[in-house]
Amino acid sequence: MSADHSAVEAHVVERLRAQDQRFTTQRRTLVELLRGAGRPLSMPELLDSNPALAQSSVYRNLVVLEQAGVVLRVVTGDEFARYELAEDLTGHHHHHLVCVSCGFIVDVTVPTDLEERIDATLGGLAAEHGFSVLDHRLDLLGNCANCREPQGNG
Amino acid sequence: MSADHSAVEAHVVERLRAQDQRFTTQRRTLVELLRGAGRPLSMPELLDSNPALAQSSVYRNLVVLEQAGVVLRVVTGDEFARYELAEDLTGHHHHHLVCVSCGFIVDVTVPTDLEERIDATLGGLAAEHGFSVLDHRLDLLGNCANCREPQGNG
DNA sequence: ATTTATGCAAATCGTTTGCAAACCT
DNA sequence: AGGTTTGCAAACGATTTGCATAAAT
Repeated sequence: MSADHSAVEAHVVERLRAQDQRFTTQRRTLVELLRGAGRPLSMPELLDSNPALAQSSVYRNLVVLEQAGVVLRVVTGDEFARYELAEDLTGHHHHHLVCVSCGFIVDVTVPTDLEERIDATLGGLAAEHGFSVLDHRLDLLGNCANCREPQGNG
Repeated sequence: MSADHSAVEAHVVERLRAQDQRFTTQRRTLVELLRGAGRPLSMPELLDSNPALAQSSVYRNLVVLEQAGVVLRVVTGDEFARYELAEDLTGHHHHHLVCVSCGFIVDVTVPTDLEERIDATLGGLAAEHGFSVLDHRLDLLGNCANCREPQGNG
């Protein structure tokens, strides 16, 4: 199903090369962490996963990876941004269930025909407003199992 | 069509009251600016619209308005957040065309049956993952007419 | 009068950047 | 060697907060 280790890395190397960027040890580490997680990870999550990582270098490398089209930055309104592998690398177009309390994100997929309808509908609206389309984003906002307290917030 | 001045304000007063908050002059100004704009506005846009507004007070009042359910904060990944009136105040469920270059946002609506399918589909997925649903978010990412350069980036 | 909102300036905190040492080719 | 990446510490900038004044009830 999901693209395996070497298939992903081959594409990563290619995209970095296209930008005259190297596939360094730390960049490989980041790609592996993101591939293994299967959901968007925040900076603290990345740093905790590997204490050898220096924060500033991680930020810098995520910018490089994002510009190369390897990584997508996901902003939810939560305190920090989250990062995931680009969809066309994982071959896995998906959407997000976003927890508005803690920022936790789960990846989900929706039926192809729904995707197509969304694309068609938004594509038409975009044209009307002079927008050129790059992508769509469909998220569900709610509370994850952990944050689903009986009611009021503590 | 869109809720008029006094209809909106009546609800705003009500919601602020419910939180033991006053409908002060500045809060009224903010609500009017957002209602008039018909699209999410950023902090600089709000401050420019009315030079009498002090930045810190605007931030504070937007928090109050957000907690009262009057205003929704929209985060796009752009440098600053944007704010709009809550949908149930304007009676106007909508989605966004987001310009990834400059952060500009246009409100759009999609057909009801598509909304319903999205809700049903995401609702099912949410249940599988233990999420409780609050809302969905459907955005189109692209470039607005202004940012649509012939091609490559500078 | 008393409580709440406002505005200025300082603090906060995720993120970015300068620079010298470590790394790769 | 020559250029790039790394890590530390300092800088940055949107947002938040402390505190004294102004406004509202």
